Amino acid sequence: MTSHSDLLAAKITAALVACVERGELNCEIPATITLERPKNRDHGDYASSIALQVAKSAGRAPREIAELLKRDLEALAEVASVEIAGPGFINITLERASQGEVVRQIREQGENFGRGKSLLGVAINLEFISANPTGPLHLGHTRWAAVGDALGRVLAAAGAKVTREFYINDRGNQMDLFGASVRAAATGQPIPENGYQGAYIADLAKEVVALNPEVLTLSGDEQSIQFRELAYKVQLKSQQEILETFGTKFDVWFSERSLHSSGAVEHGLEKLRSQGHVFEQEGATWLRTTDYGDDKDRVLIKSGGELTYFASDTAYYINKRERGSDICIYMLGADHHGYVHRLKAIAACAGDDPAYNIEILIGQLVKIMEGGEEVKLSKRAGTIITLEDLVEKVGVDAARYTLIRYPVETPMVLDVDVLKKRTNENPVYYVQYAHARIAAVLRNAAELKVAHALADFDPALLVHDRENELLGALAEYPRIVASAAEMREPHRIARYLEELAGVYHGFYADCRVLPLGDEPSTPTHSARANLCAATKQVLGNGLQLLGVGAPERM
RNA sequence: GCGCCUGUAGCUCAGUCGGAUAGAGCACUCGCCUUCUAAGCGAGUUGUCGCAGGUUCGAUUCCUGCCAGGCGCACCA
Repeated sequence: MTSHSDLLAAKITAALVACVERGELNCEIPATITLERPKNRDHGDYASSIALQVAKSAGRAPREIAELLKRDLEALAEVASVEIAGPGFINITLERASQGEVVRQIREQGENFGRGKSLLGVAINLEFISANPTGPLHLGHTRWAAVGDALGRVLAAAGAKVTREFYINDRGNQMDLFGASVRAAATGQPIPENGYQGAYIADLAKEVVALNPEVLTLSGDEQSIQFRELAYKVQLKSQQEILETFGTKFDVWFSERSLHSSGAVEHGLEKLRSQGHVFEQEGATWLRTTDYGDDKDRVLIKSGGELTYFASDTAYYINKRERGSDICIYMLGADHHGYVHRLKAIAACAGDDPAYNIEILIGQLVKIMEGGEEVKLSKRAGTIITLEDLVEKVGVDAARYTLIRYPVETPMVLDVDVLKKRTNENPVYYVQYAHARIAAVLRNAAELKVAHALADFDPALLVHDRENELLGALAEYPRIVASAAEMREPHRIARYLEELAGVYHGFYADCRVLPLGDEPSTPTHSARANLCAATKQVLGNGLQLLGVGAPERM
């Protein structure tokens, strides 16, 4: 079943082709047809500026071209009227009954309504958060925990095979420093220079000792190693637990160490060597990333023989691709944007297409306000806000929703006080309230014996402007999902849901759904109840893509 | 110095491939609950789309330069 926008776009293309074939027009046929829903209701249900676009190549006035297309479009059964406006816009108004058919589609497809095939057959590896297991997840990770998870759901809804992956940076100096810090805290020694300072280190130390008292009997390096390993386990588990309660799930927790122990690093190096981008200089082994837009070449093996973190990155990328991912998406914080060129270069050096096989999304940093003041974050002073803190303050739904509703390139300010409010300032409640409100109406419908099965639905009875507006908004949903997936922008789902909820609230205010008092139930009541059910379905589907709850009662 | 991101209403921010009179919430003023959830609806007010050029039927959107803010430029992890 195709939507009206798809249908109209196809018909416009067909009409253009027909005009060209008849010799009425001589122009290039655009690959995609611009079809938008006008902001102004007077401009019809759909509008196209196609005549303006092809006017130049056709060498004809836009309005003349629009007239040619108008004839073909008017002949369609779904179309009520076609108007030509302004410089050559084509405004299309649909037959009301035809527009109402979307309710049938939604109710038949249920939770599958909105799912598409634009990414069918594409395997996508989505890597996000990837924190060091040396501390709690903080605000920066939290944005990705919400957005990354939502993007995974959106990509899957577009048909992609998605692998969500968390890369555990469990190797290197930072881990040793972490172990030494925990050990120092446990044994009453001062925290080492550049060590980890937060209060959580002391808590970790206590927990490690409580679980493994024998660690205190060890000495020297062995004790350091044991503290590192035991604290690593505890910290990783706690990250996993909080992500679980946050509703963010990973398919793969990938350990950096495992890259080394499995031989993946050597394998990656061989692959890069075979592609001819590896060279030796000053005793070190380098990857010539400057061949592909990086501003300097990068060291893989230091002159001392140690492998760099960058070497792990190359191996990890190659490993992801060999595990079957077509596209590797990296979600990084703005403080890592300097990595974009070198990551792209890794793909190119491995013989891949950096424009297709690898994508890097940069998320700007998140600030937090409380009591009208910015909370300054400092690891050293221990004033970091963790994912757990945020959830405790505002709850999972409000936190997730707010983090997702902004494009990631927008630096955002989370206002904790606003997130606690239950007003329009806090849009998650606005959307959830619409869903709960419909649930209440449908409960009442059942009680009042208003038939609202699909069999009782007559689309021709939905003739009110508010009904029309709501139907139009519902029909948009599949396009929104498809564009959110294509553009990797899950915030579009949230913005759409706010729009849809607003349209529903307006409908609800003007159109009585259920019979009043002793009134008998009419087919119009049934039609409206069906419209409500369809709206509830779409709100629920959208919230599900965001990982936010769709409550039946509030 | 080089690179990336941002600059839209008093505040927080949307704005799809360049489209018609640039939007939403908050704030402010005023209406709407003896019947489906008022966590709602309606009306009013709010703009040098950072600045200056360019591209064209048309620019908040694309290009160039500048201004302002944030971030980054390791044989660190």
